Amino acid sequence: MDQMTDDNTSQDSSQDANLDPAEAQTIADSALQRLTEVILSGELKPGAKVSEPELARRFGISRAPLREAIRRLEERSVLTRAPRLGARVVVLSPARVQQIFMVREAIEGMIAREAAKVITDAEIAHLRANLARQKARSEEIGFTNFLTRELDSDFHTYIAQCSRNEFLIKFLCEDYATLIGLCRRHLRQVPERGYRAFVEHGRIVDALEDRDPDMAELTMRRHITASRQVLEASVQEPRRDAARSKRKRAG
Amino acid sequence: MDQMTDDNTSQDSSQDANLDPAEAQTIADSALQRLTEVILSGELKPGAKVSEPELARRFGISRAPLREAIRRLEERSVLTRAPRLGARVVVLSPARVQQIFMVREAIEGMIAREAAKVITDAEIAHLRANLARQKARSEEIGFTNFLTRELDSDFHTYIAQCSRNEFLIKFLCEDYATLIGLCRRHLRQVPERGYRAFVEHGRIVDALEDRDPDMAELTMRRHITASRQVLEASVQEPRRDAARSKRKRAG
DNA sequence: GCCGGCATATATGTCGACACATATCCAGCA
DNA sequence: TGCTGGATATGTGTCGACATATATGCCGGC
Repeated sequence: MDQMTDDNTSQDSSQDANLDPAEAQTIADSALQRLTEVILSGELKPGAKVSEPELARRFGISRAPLREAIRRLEERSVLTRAPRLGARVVVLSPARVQQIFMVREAIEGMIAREAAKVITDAEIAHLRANLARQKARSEEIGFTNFLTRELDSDFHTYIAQCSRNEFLIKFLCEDYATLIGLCRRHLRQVPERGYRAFVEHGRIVDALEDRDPDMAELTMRRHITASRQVLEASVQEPRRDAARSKRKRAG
Repeated sequence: MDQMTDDNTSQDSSQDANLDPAEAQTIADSALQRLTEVILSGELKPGAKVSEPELARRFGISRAPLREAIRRLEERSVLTRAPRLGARVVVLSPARVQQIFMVREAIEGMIAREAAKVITDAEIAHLRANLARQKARSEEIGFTNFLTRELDSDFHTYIAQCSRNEFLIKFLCEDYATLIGLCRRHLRQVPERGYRAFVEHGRIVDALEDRDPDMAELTMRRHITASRQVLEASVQEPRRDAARSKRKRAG
């Protein structure tokens, strides 16, 4: 598992020094992936300090590439930084999550609009197949939209690709992807919304198939608004007994 | 041991070594401002290579903070990077400019919607005053919306602040600000649109004053769409002598 | 005369080190 | 006992330097 290519001359780390050379070629890119995973896995909790020496040692790299990764995540609003105080994982209050969903509504609404103009029949078929998988898996697990999340993410990401707008794609699939992932991890409630989300997805695909930009944007925005409202309702209530379990977050 | 306290931070004063300590406290932040200015001023043209040693020498700083600035602008889609080939200023084809305007339409539409919900009377008054200045200056210079650009930028930025959504604000005023500025510099046509833009601004403020989110979003989106369409029309026509000096392989 | 390979030169990616700011801790004092 | 001040320690910001990959120019071969 630890196959070291000997072009790494002075690596003294006993940890995973090679990071993940899957697609990223530079250590800084790998550090970005690793740091993202650490944050999304909940290991670095919101508000936790992102220590450069500690993470550098852990990753077996120098601080230089790690700093680049930190700066990137800071630019993506995943980390917050104060000039001499270091970086911390952003704290997503319910109000901020609502704000993020508003941004999503705006961007993904436009994505659906643009996608409706240029989407191909093959892409429609792909989305239909995704819908079928959503339905099948949902019926398996009872629509608890727990395992359907990856399919949901694929669904939204794929529609973004269909928009042919590189800036919309980059925004949803790169810039905001980590932040959205943080929202999902933060809030793992969203009760029985699986079936309704599935129905809404179907309506979005219908609008795309009709090549109806207005309807595509409308259905997408309502879909995201509905998720946001369910989220809002489920967040404002269980805050009563949150004080006792704030310590053990059950990652 | 005592490394002689090389407080030579000001080093050779031949260049502007201190950068701009106005608001930024770190050299990296100053480098970001300086680099942004260099790009927006057109000194570094689209497609031009962003050389780290050259800029570091010019700014009188090390490569480390300059790299952070470069990574930030790369994250904002102002620079494009290839792993071992360095960074270059993004090339904004007309199609890409159109795409950027679509993102603007989505984001600023949502900004207007949210602002209409929470805007105060004082902020309305501020926008009215801005409109008055737009009108006064436009009448001075004949609505050639050349000097009104800063007022236009202030107008949109101020409405973003009114939305109270920090992510929408950050997106428009920080992340995409440089890219939008690049669009403006790229395309200095936009003929007699000053008056119409002024009228559209007035309708946006009207909707905000009515606290009508739907109308606010609609007027804002139409405003940006109109700008985009004028841009599209004025781009596809001129530019006859642009592609001339490329043939050299004619054997 | 043109194309390909090799040596050189430059630039990027990465590393280690240092200066200063901030946080922490302990001692002294009201 | 609680607060303030200084000494220590840690961490960030910045710098210079090295290794390697890419680009460039020269020479030889076809």
